[in-house]
Amino acid sequence: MNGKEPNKGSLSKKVLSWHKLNGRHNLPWQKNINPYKVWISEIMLQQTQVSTVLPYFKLFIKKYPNIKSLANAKLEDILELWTGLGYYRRAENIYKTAQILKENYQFKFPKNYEDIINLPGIGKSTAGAILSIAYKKKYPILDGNVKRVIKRLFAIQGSANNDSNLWTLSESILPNKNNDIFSQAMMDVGSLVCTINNPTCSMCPLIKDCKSYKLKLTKIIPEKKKSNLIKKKKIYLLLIQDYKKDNFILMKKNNKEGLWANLWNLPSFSLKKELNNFVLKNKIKGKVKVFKNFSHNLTHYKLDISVFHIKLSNKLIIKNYNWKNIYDKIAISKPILITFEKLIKEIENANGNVR
DNA sequence: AACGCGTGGAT
DNA sequence: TATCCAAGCGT
Repeated sequence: MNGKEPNKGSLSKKVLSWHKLNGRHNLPWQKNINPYKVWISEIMLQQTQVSTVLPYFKLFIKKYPNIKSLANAKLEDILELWTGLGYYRRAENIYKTAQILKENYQFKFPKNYEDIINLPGIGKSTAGAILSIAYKKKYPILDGNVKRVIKRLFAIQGSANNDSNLWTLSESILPNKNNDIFSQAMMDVGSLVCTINNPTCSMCPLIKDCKSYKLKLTKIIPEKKKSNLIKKKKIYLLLIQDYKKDNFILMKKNNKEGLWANLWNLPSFSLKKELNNFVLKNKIKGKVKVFKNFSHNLTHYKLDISVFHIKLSNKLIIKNYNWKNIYDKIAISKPILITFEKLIKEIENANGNVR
């Protein structure tokens, strides 16, 4: 006799047939699909919206079409490709994983849960996505989309609202086949229908199963997170231009930990006094210009950034600092990228005025 | 277990 | 403008 678990079976069936007509089928990581592409896309998509990832993913796959090409890359090359994408530790973890795939897996992506979740940067949800999407195996995911769908579907509130419980529920609704499509479909439901604000419940394949809809709770589920305090922070940057070549700038590589780890940075200070000391101590002399302040928002900080631009009048060498060409592609943070763009405009304007 | 880690889109 | 938060992970 069939139909022991009618709700569960019909639930996945509804999601799957909805996906056929309404899901996203043309994302670049869905074309000529393989574990490598699923892995890279899943890492890029961590806490990052699809539209943001698209250009980065295309460039990444063009430069590194397979594991072997990636395993031969330097960390700095991968970070350079990651410039502007954020959460740069992900690039470092991709590099580390590529080395592991080279050393231990003959450049083949592993196929079982234990091996996959032990790779750097791959947690439970990313492992579940790779196992289901790339290998069609029956593993749950719990990304932001699926989390929201499940919370609404089962009307999760209060003490029930914890990851352990949500993982159990995510696992409980898995079908026994088509797990690749099911993972995609659940994310599409969350992303396209079961949105945070104004979900289009009338278009939802799960409308008849949804407890929140039934109880008119879709506005208060999922529960809001308590907002965290955003502190203000001041940053002073020194943009030191070589005394001969306008496009050469003094830079230093960031530490291996902390904000913008391993990226190239300008001499950076939290106090104006520290900047002054640096200038005096290294006998930095030249024409000074102050750029207009700009702000840059991080999750916990609102940065107020001042840039002091100095065109050197003499040759300068400082230990641990390197001269970098602003026209070369190097791994830098967004604020440095913004600063360089401003400088490039200035240089081009100056050249224009000469003519 | 709370927090650090980036950036951009939506409202 | 301010706020929330997205295909989360590591510690």
